[in-house]
Amino acid sequence: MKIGELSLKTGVSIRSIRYYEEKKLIYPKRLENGYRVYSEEDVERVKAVQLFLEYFYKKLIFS
DNA sequence: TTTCTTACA
DNA sequence: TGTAAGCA
Repeated sequence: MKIGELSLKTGVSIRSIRYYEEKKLIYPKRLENGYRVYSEEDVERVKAVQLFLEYFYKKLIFS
């Protein structure tokens, strides 16, 4: 799937998805035209990042 | 239309 | 993180 789909599927902004790649949290493949292609594994990893952030911010606020 | 990269009040 | 610009 392309970035637009992943964004809708996870609720994470396109901007953030690209940032996660920069941080090496996901490794999407590239099409001939340069478009990023995400696998189900990438979907799970993006979701995992959300879970971590939720935990991180809550801990930050209530500790 | 959608995505890509780069840059910025 | 969002948005704008100029391409493909």
